[in-house]
Amino acid sequence: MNMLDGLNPMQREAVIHKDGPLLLLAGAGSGKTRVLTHRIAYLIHEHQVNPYHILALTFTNKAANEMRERVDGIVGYGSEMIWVSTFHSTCVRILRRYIDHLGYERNFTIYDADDQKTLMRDICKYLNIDTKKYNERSFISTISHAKDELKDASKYRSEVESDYGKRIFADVYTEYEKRLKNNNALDFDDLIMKTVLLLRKSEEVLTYYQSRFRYLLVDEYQDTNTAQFILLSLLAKANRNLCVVGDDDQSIYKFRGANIYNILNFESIFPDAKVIRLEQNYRSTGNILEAANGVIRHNKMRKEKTLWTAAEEGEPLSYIQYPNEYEEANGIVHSIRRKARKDGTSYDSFAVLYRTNAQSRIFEEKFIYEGIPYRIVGAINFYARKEIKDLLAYLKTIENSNDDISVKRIINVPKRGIGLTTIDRISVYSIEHEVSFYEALQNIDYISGCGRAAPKIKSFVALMEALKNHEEDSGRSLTDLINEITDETGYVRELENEGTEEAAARLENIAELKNKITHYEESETENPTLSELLENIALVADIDTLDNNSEQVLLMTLHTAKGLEFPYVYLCGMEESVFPGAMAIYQGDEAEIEEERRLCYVGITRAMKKLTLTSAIQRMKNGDLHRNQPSRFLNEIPRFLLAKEAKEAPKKQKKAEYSPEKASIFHTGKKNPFAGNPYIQKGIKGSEPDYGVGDSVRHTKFGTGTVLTMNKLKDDYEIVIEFENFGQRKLRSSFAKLSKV
DNA sequence: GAAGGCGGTCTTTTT
DNA sequence: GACCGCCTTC
Repeated sequence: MNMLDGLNPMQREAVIHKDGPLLLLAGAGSGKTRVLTHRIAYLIHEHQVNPYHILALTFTNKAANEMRERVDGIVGYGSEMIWVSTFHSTCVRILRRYIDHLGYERNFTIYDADDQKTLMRDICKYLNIDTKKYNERSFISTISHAKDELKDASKYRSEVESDYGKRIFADVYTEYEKRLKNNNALDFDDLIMKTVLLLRKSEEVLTYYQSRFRYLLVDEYQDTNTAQFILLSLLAKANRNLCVVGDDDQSIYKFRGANIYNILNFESIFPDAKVIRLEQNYRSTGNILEAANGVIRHNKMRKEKTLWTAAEEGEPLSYIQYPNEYEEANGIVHSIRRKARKDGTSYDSFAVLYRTNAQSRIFEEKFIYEGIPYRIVGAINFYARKEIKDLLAYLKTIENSNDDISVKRIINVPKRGIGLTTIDRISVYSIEHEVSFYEALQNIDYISGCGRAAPKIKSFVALMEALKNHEEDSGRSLTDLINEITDETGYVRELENEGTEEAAARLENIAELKNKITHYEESETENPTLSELLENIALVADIDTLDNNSEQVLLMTLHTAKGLEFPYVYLCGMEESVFPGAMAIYQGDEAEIEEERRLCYVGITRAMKKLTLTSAIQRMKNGDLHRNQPSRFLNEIPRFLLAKEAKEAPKKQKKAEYSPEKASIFHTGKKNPFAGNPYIQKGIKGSEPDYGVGDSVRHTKFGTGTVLTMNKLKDDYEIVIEFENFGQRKLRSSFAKLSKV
């Protein structure tokens, strides 16, 4: 097969390019994965690059797996030697091999957000910090951002020295860093930062990876943070074969440290970079694309570009305003069912996208009620469930008993009668004697005040030691180990005795965990280890477990939807202070709004055939009722995409009163009711028409016609008109701006 | 030491 | 409206 077949000229150029930096500005749906995979194949087959020298980096495992599959499909022999993986997994792989250069042990534990929080709570307690004044989250995010910028605690401290108010952050960071080190644990940000540190520290390791990775390809480049950029620079320094693919318009991870200047300034950092733009979209209809362009055009900080398509206009977009979030969910669920029933569209062709996870709950209720298969992606990760985390903490303790967070998590789970007082005393001892919490447990006889708890502690230690021995007994499997844990600890028994529905659900989850472990052991790798199992678990996101063709409607946030596409997309909650979110509006920072707008652009461009936007006039938020104006982004969608009529500026309309049962629907052929600005009109109710059946009327676009029927709705009229030049049209009187002639 | 109740707080997005 | 921490009670 010719690797250039079916590629457009721009794509072809990108595939052929061999050496030197390459920036691919690839708009949504422009076939970038296709370009990347073909490029890899071309490097191997035409440029005789050894597959062993190629590294392709993505952000999610899902993207990595997909790329892997497609690369395997076109490269054939040798494709397994190509390293395709996420930033985080790549770093873990490097660190597992060399982290001893940094004074860590190779069996380090990876802390997730939950573990971080627990650790931070401990630290605040230890440092006597009033968590009412400073919350743990602000510390965590400060530290995280520092790490994104490769600043360790001492660097951070020196930077904020002059700022007295920030000293406490430096103190917390210092302690946090120390604890992680003592626990032989790394958080997510460390994975990148420590790898950079390692490569900077050891010439030998750096040279090794530089000569291994001669061709680098990076997907979703706009999401990289400074640390990741430095990592790439280090790796690419020797050969300068760095190909990055990204779209600044889809940069939506600023809060996670993504540095948009990585892509905006790529050409000034690599002056010899070749830049190729992919602007032809192969995903969406013309209307959808035009809407997306219309919205993103309002951003000032961007590389100018316009997506275009050879596809036809397709269906117009719909905007529907509902009285509240219940009606919104109801309307969307019904619309999906109607469509599915009408022409047998599979449920996996639909996606409901929202700004915040909290919005998913009502939809979930509705989908259950209507018996429509659905899946919520993201909200609660399977591995974040309490029972799963508990069992994983056992496994983590077995793997790395220096991990105090895990040991403390399970020491009294299930209940062993070891209370907080005892735990505190042991903590104090462990800090004073600079030993791990687990070691302190082993020294329980020397800790004063623990007399009564001592036997319980001893039996816990004995239990853990027995489990550890089991693990070292190489003849036995991880499945055996997890079974032994659930049996010996009495964890399962306790749940079984509870007999509640909730306990039953937890038991089911535990069974599921066991399945996953068995599955890992039997099929994932040749040499399964506990360490690798834990690592796989730590690095999967919910989205990674998504399989296509699941016959389920997918519900997810706009963030998790990035990189996916669906024939029918419902973008809900299009209201000011929901989307764009209150935070962005309140901060009054245009950059924040621009980030939200990019998110909107991402959402719109997920749709292939039809996009439906919805909003609610009022909704419950944080426990109280809010009335929000429709989102400004709706107003940025060119009017004619929602309505075929748009000449005169709309009259200010009176605030309409709403009753729960009425939802106003703007479909094709009706005037966009919220044209004008800056805020969109809430009301859409028209006044009584001054014409009747049989009258001659004039329409601004369709010209003159005769009213055939008038159908009274709740507070509008549905009118069928026979136009002289446009035939029969069904219109709403409130939008159509008809005048009697 | 455990369990249940109360009140305050904070709400974006995630590898 | 959810969660967390704190308090009370047993």
